[in-house]
Amino acid sequence: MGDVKSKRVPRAVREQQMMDAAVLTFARRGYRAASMDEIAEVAGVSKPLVYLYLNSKEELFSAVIRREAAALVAAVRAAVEAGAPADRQLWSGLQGFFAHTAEHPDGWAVLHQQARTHGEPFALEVAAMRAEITEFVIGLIGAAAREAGCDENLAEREVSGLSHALVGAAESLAEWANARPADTRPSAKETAATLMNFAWTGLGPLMSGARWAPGG
Amino acid sequence: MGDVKSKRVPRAVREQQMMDAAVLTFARRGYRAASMDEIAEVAGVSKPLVYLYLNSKEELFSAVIRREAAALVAAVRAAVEAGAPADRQLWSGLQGFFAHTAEHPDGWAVLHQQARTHGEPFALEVAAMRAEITEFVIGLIGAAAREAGCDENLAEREVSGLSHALVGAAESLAEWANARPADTRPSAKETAATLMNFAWTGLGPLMSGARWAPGG
Amino acid sequence: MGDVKSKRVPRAVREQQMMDAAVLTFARRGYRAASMDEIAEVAGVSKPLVYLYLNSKEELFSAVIRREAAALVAAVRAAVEAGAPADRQLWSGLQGFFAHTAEHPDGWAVLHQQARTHGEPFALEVAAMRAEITEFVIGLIGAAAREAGCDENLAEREVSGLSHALVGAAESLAEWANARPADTRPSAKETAATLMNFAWTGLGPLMSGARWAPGG
Amino acid sequence: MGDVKSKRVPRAVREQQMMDAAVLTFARRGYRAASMDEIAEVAGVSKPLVYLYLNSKEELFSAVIRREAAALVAAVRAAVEAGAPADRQLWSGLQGFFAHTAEHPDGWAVLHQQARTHGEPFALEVAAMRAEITEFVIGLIGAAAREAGCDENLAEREVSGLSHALVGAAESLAEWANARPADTRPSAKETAATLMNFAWTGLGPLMSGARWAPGG
DNA sequence: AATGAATGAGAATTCATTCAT
DNA sequence: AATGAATGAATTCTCATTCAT
Repeated sequence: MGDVKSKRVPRAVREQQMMDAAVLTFARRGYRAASMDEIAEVAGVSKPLVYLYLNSKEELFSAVIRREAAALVAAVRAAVEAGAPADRQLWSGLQGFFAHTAEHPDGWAVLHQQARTHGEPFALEVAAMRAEITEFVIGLIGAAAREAGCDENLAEREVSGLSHALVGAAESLAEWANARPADTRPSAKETAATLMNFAWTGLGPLMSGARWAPGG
Repeated sequence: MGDVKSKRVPRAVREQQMMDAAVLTFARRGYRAASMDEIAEVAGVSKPLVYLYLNSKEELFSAVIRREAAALVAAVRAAVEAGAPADRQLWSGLQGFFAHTAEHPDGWAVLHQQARTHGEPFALEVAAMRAEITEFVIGLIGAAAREAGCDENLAEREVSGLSHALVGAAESLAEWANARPADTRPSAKETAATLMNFAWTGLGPLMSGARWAPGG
Repeated sequence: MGDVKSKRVPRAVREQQMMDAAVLTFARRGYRAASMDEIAEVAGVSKPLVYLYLNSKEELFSAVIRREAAALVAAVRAAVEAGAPADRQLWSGLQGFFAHTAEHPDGWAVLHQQARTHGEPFALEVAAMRAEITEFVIGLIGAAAREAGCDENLAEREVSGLSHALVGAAESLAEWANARPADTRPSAKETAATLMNFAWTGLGPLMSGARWAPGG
Repeated sequence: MGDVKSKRVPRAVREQQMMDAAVLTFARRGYRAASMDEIAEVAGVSKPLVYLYLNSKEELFSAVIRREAAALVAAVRAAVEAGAPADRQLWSGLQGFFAHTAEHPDGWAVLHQQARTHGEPFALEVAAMRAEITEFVIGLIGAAAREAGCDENLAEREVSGLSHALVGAAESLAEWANARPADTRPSAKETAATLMNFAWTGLGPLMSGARWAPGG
């Protein structure tokens, strides 16, 4: 990777190479432990060039986060079957999510583990992405409730909480799935199904006004 | 906190003070960015004393993780109503979980955000704690299924996936709740209820053999 | 020495400057007491540059030992009159030895005093050099014995012991000579003669089978 | 060693225990690398007690050097057969020297390797001891020359050089002998004989005015 | 478009040494 | 006679960053 001596590469290409190297290195070592030296070496260029193009470690990290977040959002968007019923949309979107995170584990690790743990500037970029996805889920749940003609049964804050729980569960499942050995790793479809069963099955009763209660 | 000049303190006490300072600092800055200098200063002692008692940054971090993990597990255990029906046990345990993470946000941040992102030795300690809790949840779901007389409908791997999703959702909710401004922050009881509604409501149908399926 | 501000020097040159500074400093202070700070300052560069080129204090010390040992061995080799009779070869080699140690007292101090006292890795490098020289002396004594047609009178182990004694005497004399004030310091030729008188004169009788015996 | 809990030991005894520990530790680690912590632990006492009795690391090292040097000189003195002929005196003294250094390798290592390499204050103590022994040898050679009635053939400076060479050879042999595996290690008597053969055999001709000469 | 040479600032860790009892 | 508690001052090593070409 980057071992082939290819000098005089156009800037746009070099930048992507550097960001590839950065994703790999940040995922492997963590933000602080990743050194610009290693990133430059993995990218197959000299350190000053990294600075020339990406200015600083912080900006490089930001650029990486933005690129990876955009790619993830795009993958989810592309996967969603527009016009389908709400549950079907969620299901297809989840498949896209699990497929993308499985194919880009380093990018996912940077977003999920590194970006959120290293200070406001980065956490905010991820929060923005998360908000975008959460909004989408909230919209779907609302639509489903309207489809079922019972949206008055779900308070807005409740929906927000549920969506966060669902996104959290999805992230946790993605991590769990990626962490397994390849031979027992569930496919994106299977993981999505697990989550749909967990999440959607309960939504029907909820929308009908049913609530769990201590009832001891 | 620790501002009062108190010299010649017995070792056991000093060690706890140092670990308090470490939790605070690791949560604020992250593992790598937290300096032993700052930890010592926050603890109100000199750096050599920190090394004398806790040996190294790595061991200090490990000790902190172990202490916080043990405290969290103990809090959950203490909250669970032993002997109650499965749903009730889960509900009380979740309350304990959300209450503890709300009261010890720094400890929770160290466990949830720092420990898992900084290499095997630490991640394993957290994984052990997580496994303990997940086992507990798995047991509860199994018990519930047996109580309902329909445990044959839930495959073992499915239960494992569900439990992971549930634990992940809980962690995500804890983070979400802690991150809100104090005035709109839900109580532990409310957060637990949100999750119970989300998770438990769907379990009934699941145990009866119902599954969500694409064909909507 | 190195006081002239000369920036942007090629790596190979800088490395030699650093090693010069290291020889000086290790000789002055001893291995442990010499600080990388001081070495860098003496070399006229910043500390990071020393680490960039020489990696660590240990490697720097090793590099210094290897360089100085090689220089000493080369000086002795160059001084030996190849093809001459054994005593003549020893005499010329000793002159080379005393001349080199007198001209490079710091290098000699590092080899003789520091390298042997600071752990296996370094001691072994010096031991290798010593072995090389000792082998050479053993060869010469053997040759002399054969020239005199009486090599059966010198057991192999005895030769080994004698050679060690001779090398030790030479090392001790070098130190002794270097330690004197410049005006009373004997020349390399004189020191070599002293040792030849001491060592070689007795070898004749020894080779003829004569041995000193207690009985006076 | 020092493992037996024996509290309330009289000062004089404790001091010797500490110095024993110090000899061991200085020999093992070298002066700088030996820590007062380790010395105290080996001695089986607390650090403040070491300071109370021996004041500082430097003073402790000095005390150790003095004690070991005195012991060595005493051993040599005790071994010399007073009143015997010069060669016999040298022979018996050498036996004492090799026997003592073999029985006290740590003490010898501290004197020979550590004390001379760590700055003036310590080197001077050893130099004093060395001078004492060298003086003794010079006296013996002078006596032998007078016995043979030919002391005018040996210039004073030549004698000094010879004596240094001899002492150096002895030190080198002691180190060489101690470094061998126990089963091939020569006895003090054998080592002394090797050196006598090397050194004394040549002295006869020297005293008679014979000199080695290049004679190519 | 690209790099070899160089550094200021800080990080973890260790050590000789003292204080209060 | 003896020690648990504590620290000021180094020391080794790393890293993000820049300069000159």
